[in-house]
Amino acid sequence: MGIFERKEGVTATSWIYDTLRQDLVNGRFTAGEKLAISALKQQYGVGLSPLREALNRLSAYGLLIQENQRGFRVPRLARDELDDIADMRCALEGMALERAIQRGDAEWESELLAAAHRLKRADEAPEMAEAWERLHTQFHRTLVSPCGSPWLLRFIEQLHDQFDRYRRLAPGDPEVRRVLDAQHGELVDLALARDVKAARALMDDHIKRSYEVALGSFARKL
Amino acid sequence: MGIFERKEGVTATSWIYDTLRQDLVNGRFTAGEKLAISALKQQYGVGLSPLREALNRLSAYGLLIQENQRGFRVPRLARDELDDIADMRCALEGMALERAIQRGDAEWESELLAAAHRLKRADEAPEMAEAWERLHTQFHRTLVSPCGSPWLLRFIEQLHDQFDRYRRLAPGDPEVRRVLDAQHGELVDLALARDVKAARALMDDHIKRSYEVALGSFARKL
DNA sequence: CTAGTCCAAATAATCGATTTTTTATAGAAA
DNA sequence: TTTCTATAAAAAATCGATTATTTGGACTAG
Repeated sequence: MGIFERKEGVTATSWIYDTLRQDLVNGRFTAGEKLAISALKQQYGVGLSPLREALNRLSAYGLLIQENQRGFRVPRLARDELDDIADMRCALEGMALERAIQRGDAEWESELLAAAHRLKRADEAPEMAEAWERLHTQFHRTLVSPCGSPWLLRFIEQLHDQFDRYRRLAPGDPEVRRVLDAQHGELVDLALARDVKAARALMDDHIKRSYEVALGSFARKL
Repeated sequence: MGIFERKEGVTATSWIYDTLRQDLVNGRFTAGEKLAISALKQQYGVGLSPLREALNRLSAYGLLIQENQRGFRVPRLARDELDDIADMRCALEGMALERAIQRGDAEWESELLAAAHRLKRADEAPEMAEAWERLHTQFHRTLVSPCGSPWLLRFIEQLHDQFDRYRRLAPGDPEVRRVLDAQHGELVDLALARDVKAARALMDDHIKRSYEVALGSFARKL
């Protein structure tokens, strides 16, 4: 008998955690909204205990705010916070990229090229926005992955999720988008050329342009 | 009638979360140990639901590891990870200190002096190790508090907890300890003098010396 | 012996119901 | 009108019990 692929241990808690995390990052909840737990229970078809465990994890992660005796809320969007997040992304991703370029091996180069290629394909297919988001996240993750610091990678991931709460709400300008897409390719070139200095500068610029886009998420409210 | 101080909303979950966080940082559990949930339930006298919610928060925070269907474990201590944590502390606390010095106002100066004074008092009273830890944490928190970035402060706090898992296990050398204590005062002097460069250098040295101490937590095992 | 299989005990995860606290509303007093 | 109090409805937190999964032998075949 062959070895059967064991159905990986997906508990109700881990499933609802992943699902809610996605939905929060994608802005399916209104910022500032208070979560109606029993409604969520119905909508997602999970029990109360797994749901509450997931909500507790999400608030420790920073995608929810918990107030004792009064449940869970979706954090508000604030310009100050977006500034902070973008600023931290520059600092931490810059640091990580620098280390990744110094330490990344040949296998990394291959993965990076692959990730960039997949992303580029998705750039040109505007109908699969969902998939693009996944590939975009994966590209940035790959870029910094060999930096050597698990904690740095953890923080960066957290910041990405926070940043995307803003960016994915914002209306996209095709012209800006074209520039951002092109920068992904340039980042690969500089990484492969091991040009730390230029790569950091470009990453900085990339984040700052994305930040300008993300700022648009406030447009409708002002 | 006067306004009565409302007993703050301490839920069973928030209480057991705080308590376990303390106990984990203080090394009351063996690294690598698997947590026996029903035993914890007895020991701490809390129900299963609040306990599990707290454990979920703690694993999202990084003080526990959760594996689906097989509960919660205390993370192992590894030299590589201590290196990473110390390294990140240098990078992030250095950055935060620099910003704090540039932005801290007169009120900050006062709080910093106060925090340093309280800590110094505790330095000389070796019987209150418990209190010293609290004041030490508070001192470092105060030092970087006006850096302007909530996310940076959040990451630093997380790293402190991780670092302390190692440091508080390590045997203390009175001579090294004397130097570290003195550095707290020097950090205040440099901060008040707004000497960014020197303060960063000293913070770096302070963390590196603490790292050397923390390394001692492996001594008994090698 | 060494794997491999089966089962029972232990443990993790989940459910349904109960208790506690907050929130909203209506009436009373200032 | 405004502020306070009482209370009912809603929601959050917690409990006790049930279900599902893993773990650790004991047994069996190779």
